Amino acid sequence: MNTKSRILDASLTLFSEKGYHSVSVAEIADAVGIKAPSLYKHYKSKRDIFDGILSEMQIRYEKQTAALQMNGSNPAADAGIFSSVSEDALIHMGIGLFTYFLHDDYVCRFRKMLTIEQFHDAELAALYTKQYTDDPLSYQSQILSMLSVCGLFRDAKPDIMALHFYAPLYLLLTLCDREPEREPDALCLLEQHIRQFNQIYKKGISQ
Amino acid sequence: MNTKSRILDASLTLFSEKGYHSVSVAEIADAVGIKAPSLYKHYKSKRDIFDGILSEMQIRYEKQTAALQMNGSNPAADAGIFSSVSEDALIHMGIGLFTYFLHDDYVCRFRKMLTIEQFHDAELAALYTKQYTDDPLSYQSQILSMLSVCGLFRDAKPDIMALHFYAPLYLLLTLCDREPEREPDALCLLEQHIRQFNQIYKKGISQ
DNA sequence: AGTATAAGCTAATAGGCATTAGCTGTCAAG
DNA sequence: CTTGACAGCTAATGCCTATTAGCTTATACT
Repeated sequence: MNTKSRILDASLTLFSEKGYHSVSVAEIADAVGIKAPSLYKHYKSKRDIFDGILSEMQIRYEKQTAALQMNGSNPAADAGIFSSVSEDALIHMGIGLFTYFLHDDYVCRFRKMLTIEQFHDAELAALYTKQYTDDPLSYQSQILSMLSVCGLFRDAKPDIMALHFYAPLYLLLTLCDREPEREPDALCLLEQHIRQFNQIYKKGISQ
Repeated sequence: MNTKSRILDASLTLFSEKGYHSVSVAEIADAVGIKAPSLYKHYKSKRDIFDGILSEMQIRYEKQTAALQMNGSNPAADAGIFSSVSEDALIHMGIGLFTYFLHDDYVCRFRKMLTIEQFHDAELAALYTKQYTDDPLSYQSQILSMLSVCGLFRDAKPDIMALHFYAPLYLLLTLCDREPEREPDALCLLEQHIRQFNQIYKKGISQ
């Protein structure tokens, strides 16, 4: 990996642990293994590094959501998967989303950084909301609405169902960001949550 | 209000907007209407101000939870309230908790500050988890378990029910911290969420 | 009345910060 | 072989920062 992206990588790590203002350029340079002034051969300012992270991560996000069609258009394919497999597939999807969010090196550090910086300006706030609230909710909402149209799931308001499905996942995610040692607990709770969610909303199963 | 607590108040506001490191003592002094060196007549360092906020807010929190018995022992009284009134009472409790968390001047600023500072050290992380995850969940869990023992609610795992009840509230809370203009949306979603929650878990009602 | 304490001020200090200037070596293209 | 771009370095600059020293004023106690 070249120096320019090593700088980005090191900065992301540091920013996600301490926040932009608490990290000095000397610290970043140290992590990369060069001296502070050398950073300016690659970025014109500290802020420029931050912006570099932002745009790099947005590109990654676009790619990822395009691949999962998570941004909007049609998650029909995903719904198709579930039309046969039911509960296990739902659990698989939840756990998969969770562990991806939690363990992907970039996604995880970037989320922490956004968490720390979200109140600094409206743009960062909007970005956080999009990536960790609105997009996941609308994605889940579309899938669940599809499943209820198919007659597999009860006919409830899809956005509320999505909230019921995603909010616990979100809460447990922020918990694990803060206290990674509680991940096993969180995974266990997540699985129970999805199981119960399925039991509640699935059609044709008595309870 | 005396100077010492005005300093605490101003600092809390600034820390909750920009984070500890991005705020200078001069800025704090300015907000209070004094000069920076005068701060040191009241606190021995900038860190001391931060610690002051921490202990002050922890005292407030203890008081509040003691009043609501939200910390542990017995939320029997609260459960008693619901034994007659059902859905509206549940909505009232949810909206009440939500608007308290969102609008109480101190609670709100302190939560934002903790959000920003949570990754700086384990103590702050633990405090956040306690106040915004573990305590609310165990409180809700106790109430809901009581309601299901009473036969009013379905006999499901109380901690999962609590997660289903509280997680959406938490997600919407963090959303409104970030984008206060979306509060009306959030309140509407919250009410629908609780209504559906009630419909799902309430016993003796067909669906 | 007199004195001590508290709470403000200005001026100063010392360290840290991001950034710039200007030098050196490396390596590929002409 | 030379030249020029690149990527590193050291040293320096100037600003910003937390904190201290030491002065002044007012209030409260004896």
